[in-house]
Amino acid sequence: MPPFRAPRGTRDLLPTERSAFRRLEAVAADLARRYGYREIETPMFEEAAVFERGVGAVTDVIEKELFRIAHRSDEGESWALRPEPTAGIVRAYIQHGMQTWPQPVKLTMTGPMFRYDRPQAGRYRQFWQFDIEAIGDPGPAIDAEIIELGRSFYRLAGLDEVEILLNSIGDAACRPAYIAALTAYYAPHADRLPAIERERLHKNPLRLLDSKDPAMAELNAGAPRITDQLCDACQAHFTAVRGHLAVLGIVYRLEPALVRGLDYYTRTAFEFYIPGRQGQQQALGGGGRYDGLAGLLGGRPTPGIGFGLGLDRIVLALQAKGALESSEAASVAVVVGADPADTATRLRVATDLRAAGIAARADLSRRKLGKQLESAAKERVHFVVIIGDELADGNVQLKDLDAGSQQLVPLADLARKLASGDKSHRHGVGESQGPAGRS
RNA sequence: GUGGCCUUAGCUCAACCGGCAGAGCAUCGGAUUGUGGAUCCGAAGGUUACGGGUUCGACCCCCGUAGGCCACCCCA
Repeated sequence: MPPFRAPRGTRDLLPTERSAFRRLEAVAADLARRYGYREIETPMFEEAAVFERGVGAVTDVIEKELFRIAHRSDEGESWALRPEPTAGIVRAYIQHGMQTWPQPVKLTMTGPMFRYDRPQAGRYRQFWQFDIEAIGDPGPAIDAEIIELGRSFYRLAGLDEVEILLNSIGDAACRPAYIAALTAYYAPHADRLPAIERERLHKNPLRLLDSKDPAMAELNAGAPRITDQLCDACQAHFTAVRGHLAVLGIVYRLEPALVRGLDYYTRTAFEFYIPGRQGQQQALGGGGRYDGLAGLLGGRPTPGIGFGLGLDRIVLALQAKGALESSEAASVAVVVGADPADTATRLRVATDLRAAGIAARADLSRRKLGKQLESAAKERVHFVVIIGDELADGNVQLKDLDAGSQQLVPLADLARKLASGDKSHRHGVGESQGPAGRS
């Protein structure tokens, strides 16, 4: 056994898997650009207080999942690896005075997040998110646009079956009253509740609604619904969001039990998920409105809305569908040689090809020609350049491995020939895991 | 953080009741000194996750640890 392994909950993205991520990132970047979002990059760690105040000190994400890093000279402060992107981006919005930019400020970021929870398939301590934030627009039209953006991303990624859950969780004006009503509803039954539900009653009453305990089903059915108790402003906002979604033809399911786990959410809450899958995590991404966040972080009250979509879970879902199959040659051409010892000429020819813009690698082994061809064939390269005695007349053999044909080509024409016969531009979102199989 | 299942070569898996650790794939070499993925032959690859215990003897039984997975908590 190797003495060192990737830390628990982390993993190496091997080249084939990394290329699937790369393509998702490219889809995300292009889509965000088309909607007018500009890329931002915030640090992977922040003062822990950014998350404690932004995300909420009593949430699971902070209480038990935050990766803390002590300062070198520990003076009671600590940094923390970002568990989600929004708090850091809003911190940057405030720090750089983005309220003086044209509003809303539309930002996107894709990168790793960190949560110290117990790993499972699709749940990692380091995971990747595609994030979108529109700060400074109270909605409701932008809410619908962002949900539509998320749906477009999944479609482009190859997951047409992704469904949307929608809810409104009110705001500071109506949520406290609703929580009080909910607590009052369950309180008389408190002693008969399962232990975990009793704890929720105190700690996070909204969670009672989506209990997985069948014994709770009857009680939950009669519970008050937040969407029936929204204040007028939240109700009007929610109605307008739904109206805009209808115009866009977005199909979604109202889910009154949808509660976002972070404190900063207000009003619109949504989630993208894949129905009917066992194991792994069905939630592929989620987001919502956070009109109170900027204030919590010391800025002027500023509305905002955004989402974070988990790339790891998308790749997992694509793998489960067998949708990552496709082949891609590592290079357009491999330069091999009849003289096993003459690596210098092969290197020189390959170097000239690259300078001309052709993807080419030289076989720098000292193996005989047959072995060099064998390797090239296993790589599924399309063209092989064979260096041999013909070089004395300025010629090389250009072999098309797919067709099995071969022609004598002047070295001077080689790059042009390869450029015209380029077969490298055919790929999907991913590729197979290589000859050995899966990761 | 709670409970459960699992861990044998790079990968997928065998190994009877506790009795000599194996195969396929992949890798490398040969058959084939200037022509490829097939075929045949061969080689290399193991502290049976790690650490203890029981036993004449442990991949196998027991304890602990680590990692993976499943269900929760929660979430992407």
